[in-house]
Amino acid sequence: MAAMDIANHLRRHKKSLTRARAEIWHILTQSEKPLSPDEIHRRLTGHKVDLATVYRNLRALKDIGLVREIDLREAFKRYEAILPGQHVHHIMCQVCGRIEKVRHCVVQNMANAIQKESGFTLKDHSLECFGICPSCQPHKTKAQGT
Amino acid sequence: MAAMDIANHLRRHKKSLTRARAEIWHILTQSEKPLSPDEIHRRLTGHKVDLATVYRNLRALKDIGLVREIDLREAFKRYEAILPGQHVHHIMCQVCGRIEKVRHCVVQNMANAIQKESGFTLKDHSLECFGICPSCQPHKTKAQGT
DNA sequence: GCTTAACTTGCAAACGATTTGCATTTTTGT
DNA sequence: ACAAAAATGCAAATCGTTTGCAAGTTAAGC
Repeated sequence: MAAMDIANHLRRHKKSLTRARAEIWHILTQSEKPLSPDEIHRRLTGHKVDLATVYRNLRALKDIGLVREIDLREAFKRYEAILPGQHVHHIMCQVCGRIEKVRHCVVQNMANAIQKESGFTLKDHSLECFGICPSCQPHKTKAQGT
Repeated sequence: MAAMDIANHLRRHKKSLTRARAEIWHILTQSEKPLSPDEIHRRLTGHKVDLATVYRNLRALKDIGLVREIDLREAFKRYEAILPGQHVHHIMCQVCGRIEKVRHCVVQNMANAIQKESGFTLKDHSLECFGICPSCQPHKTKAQGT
């Protein structure tokens, strides 16, 4: 989604391009990982924006397909900008919490199999991975606690 | 996990096999779809069990690997018994909410690719699908609202 | 079976993320 | 610039989930 298009996209859905909206969108497009509403709120630098407004805008952006909501088994949801031609999943380190993108998506390959098995028409899916990042790999020379 | 084993499994983790625990486990193993804490609570028929106890037990069972927590983009989490040799995902109908199992898991096939791409050691993943079930398929002969 | 320590429960209160009501301000289309 | 529509700040409300604590239940050894 080119920056210019967001205004049109919003207009098509009878939504205004407000200062808060633009700033939130900018923050999301700049971030390399999905952010929580609170993180986004803390990154807002311009005029004061209420946290409730952040929530309202995230929902609005999600509803019109500009933003994706992600559940990484935390107490809150994370949000990320949906960029054109980009199908991304995530992997989070169970030790340090680091979050990385996974561009490899097998779900598309198995879509037919899933549709055949379930009889459903597949519209969307969530795929989040959890593991241990390179920096947190246990050393083989030293015992690790559980 | 055979019904008999649950007691041992609990004991190994210094947990008691209480009446509430047994009943919750039974409800979960009988259900063909993951249940919310509230649904489980409402299905408890024996002596009175507090909702807080249901939550505490679901967490305990999850912590020792007997139960899996599932996020289907609802306001709450769902829980299901982890049965031996069963790797299951789910697909939920975006129209009627019906939930079915998907035994086809491609993630295992792509595990190597994901590990290679991210450098992470893959430990776990969430894969939930959303679509439209057979009964809710739009009819081609009649227009459908959005 | 009895006893005690450990674990669990009910109850009510607390929490934390998210939502909402409403009066006011900003944005939009003309 | 204007009126109508949409968005915002603020505070209060929601709602799923968690927690403190006193009382009840279960486990393990005798």
